[in-house]
Amino acid sequence: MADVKPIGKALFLREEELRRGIELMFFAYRDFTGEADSILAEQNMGRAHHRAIYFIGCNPGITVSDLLTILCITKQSLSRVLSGLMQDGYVTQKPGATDRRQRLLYLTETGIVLESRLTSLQGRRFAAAYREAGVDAVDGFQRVLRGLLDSDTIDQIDQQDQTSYI
Amino acid sequence: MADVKPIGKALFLREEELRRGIELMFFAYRDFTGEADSILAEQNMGRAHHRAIYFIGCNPGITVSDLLTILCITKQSLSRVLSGLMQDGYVTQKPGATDRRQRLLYLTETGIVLESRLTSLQGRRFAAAYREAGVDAVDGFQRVLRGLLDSDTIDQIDQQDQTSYI
DNA sequence: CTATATTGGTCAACATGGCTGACGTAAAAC
DNA sequence: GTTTTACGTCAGCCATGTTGACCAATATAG
Repeated sequence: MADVKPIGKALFLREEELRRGIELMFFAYRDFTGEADSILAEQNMGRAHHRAIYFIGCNPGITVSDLLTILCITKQSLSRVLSGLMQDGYVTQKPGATDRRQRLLYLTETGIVLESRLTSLQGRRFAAAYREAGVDAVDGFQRVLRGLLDSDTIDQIDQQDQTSYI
Repeated sequence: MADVKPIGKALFLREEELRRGIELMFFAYRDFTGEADSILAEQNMGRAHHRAIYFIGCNPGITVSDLLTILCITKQSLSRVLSGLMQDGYVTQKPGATDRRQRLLYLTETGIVLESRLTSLQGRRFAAAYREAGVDAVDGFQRVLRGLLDSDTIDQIDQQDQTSYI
C-alpha cells in the first residue's frame, strides 16, 4: 500500500491499472447518469423510475415479475415506483391474455416521450464517446463490461435478447 | 421505437448498440459494486463509506474539501460518513501543518485492512475481465469510459494524477 | 489590527430508494 | 378443493443524498 518499493514494475502497473478501472467506473457511472437525473428531478422522479421506464420501454408488455428479475430489487420497492408512474400517467397495465393474474406493463404516450428523451440523452453521450474512441474501442469496452458481470446477469441478458414481449 | 421498419440498417444497429451500452453500464456497475456492498453491509457501512475509504486510501492526507471535490456530495453528507468512520476507527485526522484549519485524513491500520480487502475484491473482478478481454480491449474500455465523463471530471482526474498528498 | 474569506463542523428537516415482515386477493395449477 | 403463483399493500427501518441555518477556528487581505 504505502510500500512504494516496487516488487516488480509489472505488478505495480497492474495495481495502478486496476485502480484506474475502479475509479473510471465510479466517475463514468456518475456522469453518465447525472444528466438524466436532472431531468428526472424536474418531474419529481428518481433513478428508480428511470430504470422502470427504460426496461418497460424496450420490453413493452413485460410482467411485473420479469421486471423484478431484471432489476433485482424487492417487489415492494418496485411497487412503490410503479404506482407512482401509473398515477402520473407514464405507465399503464393490462391483464395478461393467458394468465390474467399478470399485469403487463406498457408506457403511455407521455411515458414514451419521457423515455426517449432520457434514452437519447444518454445515447448521445455514448455516441460521442464511441465516436471519439473508435469501433475497436467500443468492442473492447463491451467485452470488458461483460467480463465485469456476475454469471447470472450474463445469462439474464442473453436470455432477454431472445425474449420478445410483443 | 416500435418502428421496426429499418430506415437504414446502420441507424438501427446504432440505436441497438447505444441501448446495449446503456444496459451494460447499469448491470456492470451493479455487479461491480455488489460484492463490496455485501462486505460493507456486514460492518454496517454502505457505498458512501467505501468511497471515502477508497479515496482517503489512495490520497493519504487529503483534506476534507479536496475529498468533497472528488465525491461531489455536500459536506453534510460527507461529514456524517466521516464521523462514522472515525468513531469506528477506520479513519483518523490530523491538523494541516501549514493551514491548521484543515483536517488531513488518513486510514488507520484497520482502515487500510478494510480498504485493501474491498479494493482487491474489485480489483480481482477487473483483473479477470481484463484478462478475458485482452490488452487492446482494456485500452478501448478506458477510452470509452473517459469519453463518458463530464469535462470537469476529466480535468479533475488529470489534476488528481499529478497531486501528491504525501 | 481588523475585516473578510476559507475550512470544517453541527443541527434540523426532508426525499429517495433500498430493505424486511406481515397480510390480502385473485387466478392458475394440481 | 387445496395449494401455489402473481401481484398489491401497509408499516417501519436504514443509508445516503439534499437544503438551510448557524458556529468556530484560522488564514489572509486591507
